[in-house]
Amino acid sequence: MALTSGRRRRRRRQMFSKSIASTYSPTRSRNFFLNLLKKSTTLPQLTQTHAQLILNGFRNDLSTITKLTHRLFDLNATSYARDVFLSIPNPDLFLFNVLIKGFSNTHSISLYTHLRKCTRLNPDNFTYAFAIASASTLSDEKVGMFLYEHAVVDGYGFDLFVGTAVVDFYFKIWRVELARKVFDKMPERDTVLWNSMISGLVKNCCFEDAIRVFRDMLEDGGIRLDSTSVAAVLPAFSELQELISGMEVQCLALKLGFHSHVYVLTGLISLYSKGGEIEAAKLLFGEIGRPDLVSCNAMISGYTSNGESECSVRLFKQLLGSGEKVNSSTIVGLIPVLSPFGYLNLTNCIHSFCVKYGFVSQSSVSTALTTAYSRLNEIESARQLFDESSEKTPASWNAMISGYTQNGLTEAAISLFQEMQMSKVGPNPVTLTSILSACAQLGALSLGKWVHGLVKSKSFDSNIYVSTALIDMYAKCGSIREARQLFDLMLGKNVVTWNAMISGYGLHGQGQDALRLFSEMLHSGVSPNGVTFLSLLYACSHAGLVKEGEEIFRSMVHANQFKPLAEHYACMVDILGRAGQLEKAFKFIKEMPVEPGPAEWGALLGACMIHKDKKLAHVASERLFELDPENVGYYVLLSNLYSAERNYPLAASVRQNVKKRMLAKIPGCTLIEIGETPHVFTSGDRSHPQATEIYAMLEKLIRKMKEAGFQTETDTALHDVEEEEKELMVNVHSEKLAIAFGLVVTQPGTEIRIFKNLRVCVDCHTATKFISKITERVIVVRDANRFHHFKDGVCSCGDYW
DNA sequence: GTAGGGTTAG
Repeated sequence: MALTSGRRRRRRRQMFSKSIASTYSPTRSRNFFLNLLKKSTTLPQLTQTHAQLILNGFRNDLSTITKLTHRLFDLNATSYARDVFLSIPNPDLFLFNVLIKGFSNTHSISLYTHLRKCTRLNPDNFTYAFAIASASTLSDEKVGMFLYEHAVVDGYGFDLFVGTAVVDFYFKIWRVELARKVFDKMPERDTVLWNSMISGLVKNCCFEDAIRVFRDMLEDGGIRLDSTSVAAVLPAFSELQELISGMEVQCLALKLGFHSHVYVLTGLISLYSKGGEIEAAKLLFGEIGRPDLVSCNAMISGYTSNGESECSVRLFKQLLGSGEKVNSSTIVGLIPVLSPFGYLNLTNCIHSFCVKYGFVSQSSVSTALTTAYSRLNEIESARQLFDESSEKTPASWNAMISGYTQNGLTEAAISLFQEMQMSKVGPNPVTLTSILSACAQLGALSLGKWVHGLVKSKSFDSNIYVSTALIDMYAKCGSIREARQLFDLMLGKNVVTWNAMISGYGLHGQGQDALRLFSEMLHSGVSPNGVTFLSLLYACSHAGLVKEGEEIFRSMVHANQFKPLAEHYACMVDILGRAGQLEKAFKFIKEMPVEPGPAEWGALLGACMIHKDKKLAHVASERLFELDPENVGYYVLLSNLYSAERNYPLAASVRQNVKKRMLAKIPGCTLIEIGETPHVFTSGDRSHPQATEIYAMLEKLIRKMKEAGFQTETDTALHDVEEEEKELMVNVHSEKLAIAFGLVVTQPGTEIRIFKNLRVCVDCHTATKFISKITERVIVVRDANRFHHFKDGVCSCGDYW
């Protein structure tokens, strides 16, 4: 579907005629073959023509051979083209250019080097433009930069072809500012250059800028817009959900006379379907006489994103039936249909289809399939595809890395990231976003900081995904102030950015800060979404802000017309329940307009645990066993509740039940980073090389704590062991071991940070308060739910977690 | 022109 604009075609003609006129005088028979080549549309035809021109003595005729090579590249017969080239004794610059353009990969770069080192030819603007374009497809930063330098030295720095290629290149390697600089410095700008600027900005998510450049282009009287310009800017409008402005552009396209151009219609289909106007998209699709592959792809993805998965699958099958080839976009557009509905069979089908027709060898297709599999939690299948893909692009690496982070396999993500760095492929903003998310999940502050340094050195800070992920990473790794500093410095914040900061405050128990930030958000004109409200409710729950939570819930429903989801109800139950208003929470559940699910009952059960309400706990757990029999957590809670009442037989029977169902409790463990080395402890762990010192330190601490009035809390800790023995077991919980270790190996006064995979238990919480006072240390604990900052015998959570 | 790989909540 390589339809090119008129401008490009004219340029190409210009290129051809110049060369032919300067080198040869045209003869009749040469023209005959040139014509024949033009008419040869299939590979067998082309092979035949090739044989004929050899028989007629044109074997080494440069203009015919060049045309032949050009056509071979058109038909994707690259190795054939290479063989033809190698058979020519003295290729000229023009033939070199055709090859450099045709390959558009590492071969192009080798050819360029060969041209400079082994021939007496001098590269021209076309050579540079094509070679730089190859560096773009390779995303090879170094090669592109040196090619550009060479072009500048040779006086082609301000050439339109070269300039456009460079702008494209910088956008491809995510250097928005450099692209802008080149664009601004160009003495002359044509439509193609403007269009590159617009589409590059769109690809780099600078949607406002893209629209601004489009408007500048409109105002520049000397420049003609074409359908590509309109098509390029439309995605910016759909991303910003500016349906109306997008429609204005449609009117403009109408006025300019290319409203029915298939490019524009395709862009509009995308605009409308992203705006939820699927019916309008369908109408436009109908207006295209014979839809091509790209417009079908747009429609497929339109159906997909509007939940019309059957239509999408139908159109896909039609496309296959019509004998039209599909490409990676087609598959990619289908992926969202495949995953949430668990279409594993269809995914496998499409996979074997791609294998059958050789599509899997295309890295974009295998990347798309990798994503599909990892969204279906089929991480092994994803990995297999990744391992089998011969050419690994940055996107293939990213698909696999993000597959791991999204499935919670953070260690695998990080180790693959390290592998990626050993390969030639460098990390880009997408990679770093995923890795930052892994750091956040893992609490790996030192790696996170290192990534931050990398982000700064590569000037990726302007990327909104990256900076949002950085904020989230700092918040989740305990550095809430650092997170806020970055947040304040950020220019274009979106909902996700605000949400990340708000939930960061929630995590640290700073409910009031979360609420203050929310009103700032409303002021800034960014509309809240479901996640915003959830983060706010969550912040209220962890700060004990009952009234505020109820207020947020009300405003969500009334002022913001937002329909609460199960999560919102559950959070509300949590707020009421934690605050001890159990009856009110129960009433809230019973009065819900939708059927309460495991989330709501689970929240109620958790609250019953805190406030030791046995009766209500039974009601909640009975419902939970019905709704979610596989979940171990509820059994553990219930068993702990019985233990707390010293009803050991019942507690044991619940645990028996768990065993019968082969459900296992996740073992608790605690991580502490010393320098850049992580140390992990489990309960009663003696495997650490410094175990003796650790246990000695712990013993000393417990003695001092007891002198200060500490009493071991064994209530919900274990089951029916003797009091004394219980105390011993609680004393060696993994968090206590990690803290003791931290005290052994760090200087007095150093802050201690630990990470626990489960929620911290009451006894450890109290103990940590004592330890912070006795040792005069700040101790930061991240548990499964939130942060606790211990200082001077007090915890920031206000004993509320 | 379509579509990729990415951030927030649970």
